[in-house]
Amino acid sequence: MVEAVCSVLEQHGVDVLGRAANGPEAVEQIEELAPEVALVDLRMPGCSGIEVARRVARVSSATTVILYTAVSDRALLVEALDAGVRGFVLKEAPLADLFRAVDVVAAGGTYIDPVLAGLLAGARTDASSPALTQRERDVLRLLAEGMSNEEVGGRLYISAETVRTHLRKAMGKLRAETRTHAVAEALRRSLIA
Amino acid sequence: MVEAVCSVLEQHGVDVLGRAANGPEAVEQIEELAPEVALVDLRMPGCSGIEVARRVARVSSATTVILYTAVSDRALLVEALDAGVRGFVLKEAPLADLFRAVDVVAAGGTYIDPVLAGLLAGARTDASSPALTQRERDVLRLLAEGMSNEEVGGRLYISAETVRTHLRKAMGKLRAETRTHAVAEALRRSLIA
DNA sequence: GTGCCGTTCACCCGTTCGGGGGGTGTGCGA
DNA sequence: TCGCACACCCCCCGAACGGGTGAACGGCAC
Repeated sequence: MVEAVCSVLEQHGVDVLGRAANGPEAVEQIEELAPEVALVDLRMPGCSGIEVARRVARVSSATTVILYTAVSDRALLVEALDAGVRGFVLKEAPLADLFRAVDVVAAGGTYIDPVLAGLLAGARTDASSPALTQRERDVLRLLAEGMSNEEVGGRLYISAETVRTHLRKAMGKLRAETRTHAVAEALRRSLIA
Repeated sequence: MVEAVCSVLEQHGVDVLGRAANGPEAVEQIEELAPEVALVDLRMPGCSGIEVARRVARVSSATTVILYTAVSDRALLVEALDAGVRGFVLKEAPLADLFRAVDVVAAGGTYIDPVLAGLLAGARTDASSPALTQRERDVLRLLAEGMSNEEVGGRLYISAETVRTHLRKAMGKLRAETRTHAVAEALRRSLIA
């Protein structure tokens, strides 16, 4: 499997510097060879691809990690983005996508597989989270910045009383006891940033 | 400016179906022409590129939006991702990146400019997060669950006054104006879950 | 055109919070 | 042994919060 991918990549003009059978070995080789791009599997013996990415970020800033995996999970994707992964290719995707990803990442960009990209946006349609109105989100966002009702009202050109109304509605929807609870829930559910 | 980009794109084998001078006009044309990819400026008369993306997502699911902009702001990037934008290219980037983005997006992928990609990961990896004590984190975590000082104290077997002491220290470290701000910051920096 | 929803504003009341003091004791490293 | 950070406790006071209730307006759907 590994051999196959390497040979195909080399046929496409990519220099394959090294290959590893497990996580720690991968980190070791990446540190030693300092490649531009590292193709990493999500599931591998020793430690996960995300863990590899995290260590690579600390050790070799010249190297960018691409996850080449069969798994498509939004939480993992977000975690990997945080870990510094800049490419996501599904194993079921056409090989052309893999080459494209390597090109893009080598040039410093970020490539996300179409299917995973759909997940990123699709999460917004998550039915488990109640829909907040634009105004409610505005209020929560500004409260999260440390503003009082009065200050939020000033920013949104509405009265502090109206701010309280929006907040109370949001608290009801989020089943929150306090404003702090509401903001925390909104953040956890990515309803505000 | 618009003309220049169009002509360069056409020289590269991209069919340019239409062009628009402002937001509403862009939405109109996109709806009518149903292109695979729409190159949209973030700042334009009428409405922002993100607003265009949102409307396009509702109107023409066949079309994918690329933001071609001079602005690089993490919050905007996240908002745009939610709006369904699948490409981010900075105007200062080499033209090759624009072509790459168009290719990737046309194939269903997501392209994010190197600089912006750095923002995505960089925001979380900031070492500027102050270290909170165990107690301070306990207090913030329970406040995030909607508890009052009194309730937090009950849970932690300390008085409400002590809860306030820990909270005040945490607020100072996080430079937060309110308890809500402190909890929001702690969540964003992953100091609590 | 009747109803629902989002948005806007206002009043009340009791509770809680934020900011400022003060203090005790423990443990850890200089 | 002397700080220093941490955890813990207490006071005050003005401001803000939460909870309840009521009302008005525009837009959009049926």
